Amino acid sequence: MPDRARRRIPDATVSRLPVYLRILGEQSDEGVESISSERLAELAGVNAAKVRKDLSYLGSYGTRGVGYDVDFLVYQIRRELGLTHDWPVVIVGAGNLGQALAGYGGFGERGFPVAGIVDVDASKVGTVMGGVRVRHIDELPQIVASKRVNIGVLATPPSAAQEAAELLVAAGVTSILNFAPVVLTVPRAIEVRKVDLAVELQILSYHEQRRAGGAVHMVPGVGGGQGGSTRTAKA
Amino acid sequence: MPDRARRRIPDATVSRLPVYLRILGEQSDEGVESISSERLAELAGVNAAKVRKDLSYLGSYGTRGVGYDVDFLVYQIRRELGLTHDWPVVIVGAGNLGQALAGYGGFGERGFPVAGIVDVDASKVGTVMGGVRVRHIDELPQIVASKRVNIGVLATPPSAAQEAAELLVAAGVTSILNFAPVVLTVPRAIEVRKVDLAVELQILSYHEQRRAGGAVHMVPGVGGGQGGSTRTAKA
DNA sequence: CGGGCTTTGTGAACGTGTGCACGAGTGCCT
DNA sequence: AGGCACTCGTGCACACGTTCACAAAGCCCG
Repeated sequence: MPDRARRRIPDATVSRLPVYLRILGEQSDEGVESISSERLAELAGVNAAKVRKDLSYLGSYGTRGVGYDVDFLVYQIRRELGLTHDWPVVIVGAGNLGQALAGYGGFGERGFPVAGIVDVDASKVGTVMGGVRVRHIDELPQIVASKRVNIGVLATPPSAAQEAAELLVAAGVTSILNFAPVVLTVPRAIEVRKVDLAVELQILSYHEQRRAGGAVHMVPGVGGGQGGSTRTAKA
Repeated sequence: MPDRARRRIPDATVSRLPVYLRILGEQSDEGVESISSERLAELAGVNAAKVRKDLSYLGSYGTRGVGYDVDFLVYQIRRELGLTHDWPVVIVGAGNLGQALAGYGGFGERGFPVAGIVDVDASKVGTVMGGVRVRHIDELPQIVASKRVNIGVLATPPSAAQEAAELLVAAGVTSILNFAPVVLTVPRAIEVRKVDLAVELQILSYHEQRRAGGAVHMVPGVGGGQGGSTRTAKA
């Protein structure tokens, strides 16, 4: 086995690997054993050269003239993404969003079991969401320590987010997925990713506004290009 | 008034404008009338030069030696993003996520009122979520037409997402916010944005795995860099 | 009214990401 | 065994985004 992939993988590639991984898993389930960069690119909605370049960061695992072994590639990507074992997560905030996240079974299935949900609101403590009992935020350190949690999910109202982030960091969490529309200030070493629904909608709004010529919005029924080619939406 | 901003704004800038907008709104509420690029950059967690360049795409609305007028900047950004009027959205899928999105008041407040929620499941039709009654997906065209909806939110299971997207497009929707972990195929003219929680977690997993040296995960209590400087997390 | 201080707006350099084009390796068929 | 068709891996050029650095522009104060 050669010197494998200790070089840094570009961010853009890292963000696409999960997409390839999902598609490859589906293909594997359908009994596909080998796949070309062209086909994978089509399914992922990207350029074939990009697929090859992305995969080349993992090592030269393709076979020229043939393509890539699906299962082997699944293994390699999972390995590179650190998905060879589970990463338990703790959710902070048992409001609307926290509930939905806990109830969304997809987490556990994909290797991110919910190790706990915490909230400051005593009236929420003890209720069960998605099979997990809500505990008080004071128990955060114990949960993180006992369940070996590295990843925290912030689902609090904006006003509580910074404080909650600090509690997560103090408890030993090193990565945070932040749903609150707030810019967090955390130690350098902490990895933060942000998901902001309002931002996404406002970006769509920009394009709608632009489409409409910067004035009134479109007349329903005319919008949407029924005629014409289809494409695979870019991520 | 000069020839204002009919030039295209870079994607990277568009995705930051909503962040500036939120911060400026907060500053305005606090009575701040003027703000420098340096201060705004600090609050947004970005470089000051980037702020200035971003804002320069809107026009030269700053005053040298002084800064930017907060309220005026709010107005200009809202204008450029098309936020001078509401954009009603329709949610497809009344499951866990659909419910949470409907119940999350932030949508309406930020100019994206929920014009309707639809689902295929007859047993869900008629129930009320977040003040909006769930209707059958067959009614989608009427909802889109009567409420002048341009933006659709996909909150279905993955298996139903492509079909749902096609129904949205057929109904006249021209922008889609997709929460399903699926690559959508839609007409070129349709703007799609994707939010994939599993992808975000897997990206965090990559960094955790890398941090741990590619082997076992960290020992709790050691992780997290208590010592050292803090930073403002980058988006 | 002039000099100095502050902050913007932007040209230029740099770094990252994308896509083409093609050499190189592999399997298959005759 | 040899040739052919196919597909990977990657060098290179280009586009996009970020950051620096500085001239231009405005305010304030003496």
